[in-house]
Amino acid sequence: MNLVHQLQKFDLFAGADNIEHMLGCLQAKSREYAADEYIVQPGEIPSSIGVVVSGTVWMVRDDYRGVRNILEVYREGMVFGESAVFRSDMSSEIGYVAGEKTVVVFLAGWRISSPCAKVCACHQHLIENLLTVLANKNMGLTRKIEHLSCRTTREKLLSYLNEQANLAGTRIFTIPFDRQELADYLSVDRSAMSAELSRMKKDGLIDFDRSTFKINFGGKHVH
Amino acid sequence: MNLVHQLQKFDLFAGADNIEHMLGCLQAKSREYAADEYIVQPGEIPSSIGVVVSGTVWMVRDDYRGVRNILEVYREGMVFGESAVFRSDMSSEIGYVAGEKTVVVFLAGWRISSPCAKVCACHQHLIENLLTVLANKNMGLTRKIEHLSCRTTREKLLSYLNEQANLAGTRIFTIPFDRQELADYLSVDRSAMSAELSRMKKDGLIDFDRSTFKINFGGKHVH
DNA sequence: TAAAATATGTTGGAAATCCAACAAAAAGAG
DNA sequence: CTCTTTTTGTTGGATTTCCAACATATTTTA
Repeated sequence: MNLVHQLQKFDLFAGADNIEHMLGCLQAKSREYAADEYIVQPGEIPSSIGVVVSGTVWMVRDDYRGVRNILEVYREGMVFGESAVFRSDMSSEIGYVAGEKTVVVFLAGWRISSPCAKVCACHQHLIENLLTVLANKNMGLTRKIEHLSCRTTREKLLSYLNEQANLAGTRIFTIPFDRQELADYLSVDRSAMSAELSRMKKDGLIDFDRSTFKINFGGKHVH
Repeated sequence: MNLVHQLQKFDLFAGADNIEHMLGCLQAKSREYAADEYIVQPGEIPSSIGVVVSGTVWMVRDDYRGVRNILEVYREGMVFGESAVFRSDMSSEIGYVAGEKTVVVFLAGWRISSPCAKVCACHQHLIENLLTVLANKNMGLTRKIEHLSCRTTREKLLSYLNEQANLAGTRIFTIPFDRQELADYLSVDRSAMSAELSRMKKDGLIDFDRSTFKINFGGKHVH
């Protein structure tokens, strides 16, 4: 099974020696989604956590006016929906959408019900790994808050592009969004953002072609 | 020791039968901070995780202009700084500040170094609890992103106040911020926010006196 | 209590964003 | 290739935010 091969690469299964057995234990079910297809409908409370095997998953909240906000982006190896499993009071109409053709594995039996229950060792291992995954996710959310807390569109863009450059390790990189999606992610108007990008190019701050960018400003820290 | 008594109430130590022993194991060190005192300086990478015993801790990022952004708020029982322990590439100049007189316990030895090392059972327990704490924290960050992704100051305020009302369980509640701090939290200008609050009061949406608010709008979901 | 310091509210002009409508460029379909 | 659809860029006016300056109210200090 190719799935096992893919899962081995992920932090969540780091050090796991028998993934096939684990998948049985965890009642794993995988499914493929088309681009823009809902994985979890808004308001629906997932009963299992999802692992992105391939593709992209967006956590979205669609406004009452239909304005979409992309709250977070999950890529290969990332976990989503685990918060809702703990507590069911998700504040508002949050859903999960496939950003492109995407494969997801759902793990239902991962939570250890009683402290003294005898569970296979893999559970313990999984929980430790999940800790790492959650901490990383936390950092991603914090970074997004940093972007959104910038006051102007230009600052938001600089903050985001700097992050992407750091992730890529180069000053030339491709972002996983088209213009509309980037605007949804940064919570700004698309056309205004396009205009701002043009101005930034004119000012020599950045260069871009479609979704490929080149930044000409500072290294690690940009405010 | 009174500290043990306080820690027992926290999710992080749920089910722990010998907290004193754990504290030794974890090389726990507690310290008290005055209001506005730095707990972790901006850019400094904490080597241990912090647990808020009493008071309030803010994760802040101070702008190059001196504009403060309160990225997140941690209260009794919450954990902070754990992300940095996993990865050291904190993107920018983030610091932790005591919002009031605050007591923090630092846990250094909580991470299990090698998978097969024999560690006391409390470690396993702690890790499971930490998972719950992290998932909750995650949800808090997501909610803050929801507030920030609102386009207007009014919507930001409605989103925040609605959250606070839900947390309090009533439509009359006191928020843990003064005006400047609330503005820093929502990433808007203080005076403009004050003006907007006045308009909202005039429109009959809310009522307030200092930090005590009463909301007159919908229950669970507000956009 | 009086004075000082801090917090909150108000206002108007400058700057930035939003919004709608349209132009230009690129990608896809037949 | 041409036509259609989608994506990206541009522009101008309405709206909103920012910012600075000041008025009022509350709290703190002497």
